[in-house]
Amino acid sequence: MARVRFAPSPTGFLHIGGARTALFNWLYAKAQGGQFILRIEDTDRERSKREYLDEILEGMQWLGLSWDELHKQSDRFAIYREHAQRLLTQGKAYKDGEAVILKMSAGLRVDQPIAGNSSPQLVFYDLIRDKISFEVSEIKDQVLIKSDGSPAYNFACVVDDALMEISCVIRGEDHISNTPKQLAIYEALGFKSPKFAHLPLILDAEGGRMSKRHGAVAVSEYRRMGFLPQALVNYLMLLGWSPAHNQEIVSLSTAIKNFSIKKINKAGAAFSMEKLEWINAQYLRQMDTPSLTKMLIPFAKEHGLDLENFDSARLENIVHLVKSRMTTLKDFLAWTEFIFTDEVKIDPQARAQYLTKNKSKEFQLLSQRLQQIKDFNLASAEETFRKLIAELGIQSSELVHSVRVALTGKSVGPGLFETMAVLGKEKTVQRLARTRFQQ
RNA sequence: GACCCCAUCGUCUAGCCCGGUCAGGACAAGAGCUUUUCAAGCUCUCGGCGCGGGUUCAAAUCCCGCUGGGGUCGCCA
Repeated sequence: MARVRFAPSPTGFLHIGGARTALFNWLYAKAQGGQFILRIEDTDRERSKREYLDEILEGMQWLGLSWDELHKQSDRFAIYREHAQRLLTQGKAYKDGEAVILKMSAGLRVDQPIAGNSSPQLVFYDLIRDKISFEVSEIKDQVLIKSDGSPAYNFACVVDDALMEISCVIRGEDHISNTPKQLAIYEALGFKSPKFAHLPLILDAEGGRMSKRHGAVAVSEYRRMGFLPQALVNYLMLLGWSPAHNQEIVSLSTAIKNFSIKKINKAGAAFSMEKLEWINAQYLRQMDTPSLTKMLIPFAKEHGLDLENFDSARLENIVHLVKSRMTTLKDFLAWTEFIFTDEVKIDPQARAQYLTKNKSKEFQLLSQRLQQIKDFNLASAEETFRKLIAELGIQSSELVHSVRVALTGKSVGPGLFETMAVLGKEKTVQRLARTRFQQ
């Protein structure tokens, strides 16, 4: 039975690197019909915070990475002490004040020296990197239990992985150097060690270390920015792994079918906001309008726009109109602001370009004609508009752009008549009549 | 500094294990089509095996070195 775990520490928010580690663990478990365990490594009482724990749990749920078991290391201190005591009794560990420290000589299993290398080596096999070796002299005695009675990271990790029967430890590359230390602990404890797989790290756009300075790192930030969880997950799985057949848009279920840990890359991958945005846009467009609308309502509310009582049929029309123009959910807010406001904010550049040449006469005429329409909709608005420009003997483009600016405040946007239909007769007529031209 | 890991278009990657097929796809960029604008969509273009040695009839692919990048060196996790 495949059992894997994701072991975040609630000393910070869930970041995208952690999310990807969780994702690969989850995929590995699902692909083998195994179990995915979430283990909270909260041994540091000082730095562990409840709010971070909640945020991690929420983030995992949002991403759709469900777990089969949830453990907290803070509930297991007695277990760690018991195993440390055993090593003490067996003479494999010694005390330094209150701390318990492992004698490395008691745990080290030294492999044959590699040809051409005189110093003894410790070798282990990584599922992604194959053979990894360390110089034994590099590995020092390790703290098992700290002076305050809490377990040290490597010790708690080994005890838990062994007791929880983790079959494969899939974690970030930054843990490679912990592996020989942990191997020594397994050996001393008499536990069988699991398989290991060390994932390449996610780098920032410049190829450097991921940090808050270089863009968003928290999963919750991506949610707030309007990314879909499926899109984030899809993007994350593409960082270091590639599904068959040159596919870029991959659902979790397809990923499970094609997942193979052997196919994970060894090299670090730079994070690309552009590609994430493209994937998000793809998901947005694939989504049917009613579902997207349903998703947009709570999102808008979080951003200060209450749409709960808005006519749902009309709202769906609006969503349909801007769907192909959205990269994130947040774009919906920007594109549709003119609909939900009484006073349009006119973009200064758009005004300068389209509302300087006086078209008061045309605007008044258009306003009056539109006012007279009984059944105001896309077709009737367009018909009225076209009839007017024919009468005036002008090109439609001479009026289209300035009317768009007057109605929406922007020089770009969906088709003008669709826009009118969605804005409604009253606001359309009013905004046209009130437009002032500045020379 | 020591130890460890890594290296294909600007970026993510396929190919590497089992050398031989114009090094394939995606994002970005550029051009065009479409068009009332902006998107979307479609078509095309640009662009890469880090360097140097081997091995071989033949190297992105195997070996060595160099360079470059990343990681770790806590009673943090």
